[in-house]
Amino acid sequence: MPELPEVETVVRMIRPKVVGRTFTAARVAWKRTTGASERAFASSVVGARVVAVRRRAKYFVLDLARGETPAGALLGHLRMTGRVHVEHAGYDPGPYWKVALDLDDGATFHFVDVRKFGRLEWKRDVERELADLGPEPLGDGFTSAWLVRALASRRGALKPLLLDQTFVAGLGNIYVDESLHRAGLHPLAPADRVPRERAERLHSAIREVLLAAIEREGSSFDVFYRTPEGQPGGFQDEFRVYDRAGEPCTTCGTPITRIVVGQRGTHFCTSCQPRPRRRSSGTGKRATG
DNA sequence: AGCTACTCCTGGTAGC
DNA sequence: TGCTACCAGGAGTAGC
Repeated sequence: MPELPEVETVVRMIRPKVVGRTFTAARVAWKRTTGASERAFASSVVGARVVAVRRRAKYFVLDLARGETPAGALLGHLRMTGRVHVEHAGYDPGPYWKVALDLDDGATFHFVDVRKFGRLEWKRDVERELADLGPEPLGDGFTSAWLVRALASRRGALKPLLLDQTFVAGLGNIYVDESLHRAGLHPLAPADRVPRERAERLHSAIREVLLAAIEREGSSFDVFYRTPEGQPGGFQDEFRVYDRAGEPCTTCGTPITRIVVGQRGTHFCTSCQPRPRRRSSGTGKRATG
């Protein structure tokens, strides 16, 4: 699933091909992708120039202008199976293309998506759309001290919390599982029961996993994620738990366990990530009923 | 408010 | 071989 490292890879690869270019035509094959008819979508973007390409969480943003006047932005999300590439005129994007945007240098920006969950929408005020997102895990706001405090204020299980984009923005199923393993934390551990030292380890683990995955241009373990250059990522070779149920833990050899947490396949090592004891009720006394 | 369950989609796969 | 049933899952939303 495209998460932060995959979207970062997409942004870096398409940036030099689209910044400075002006859209000359737009075609929409699936209306839900754009959230607007082809006519409405085209009227928002045709004639606009791309002034920047950037990432926020798992979103990619193409900031637009008409002349020197800001003209909103294209806000994209790959969800599960979305892909983006910029190709020469006449390139066949295959049967699953959803949006095509012609550029003034003859190339075409394609948004391709087998399962149709992805989005590429024009927004007049893109910052408002992104306002509810939590801190960027590779940004200055995501400090060890912040994570220690943030975890202490939440009683829910770690895994669903780390997947919550309003808590921290950009992590998905793969990188949460990998981060929790590197930090030695059970996915069902209550957030407020994580000791400070473990929370600090989790902070480092998240950053290390994301940086390593960006270095490898993301993870490709099925037919879906490919970089805009058409290549698979390489981080799947460094998975320690994700998609490795039954295989030995790289740390201790214990077979990796798979459970379902919040409707998500969840992979962990029962030895390296022991489940904490149940929360006691009241103020430390044993529950009496 | 915080958490869980459901929904959107369809290619791939398991089972018969 | 061909059919059916089920699985994967990010994020928005409904509901408790």
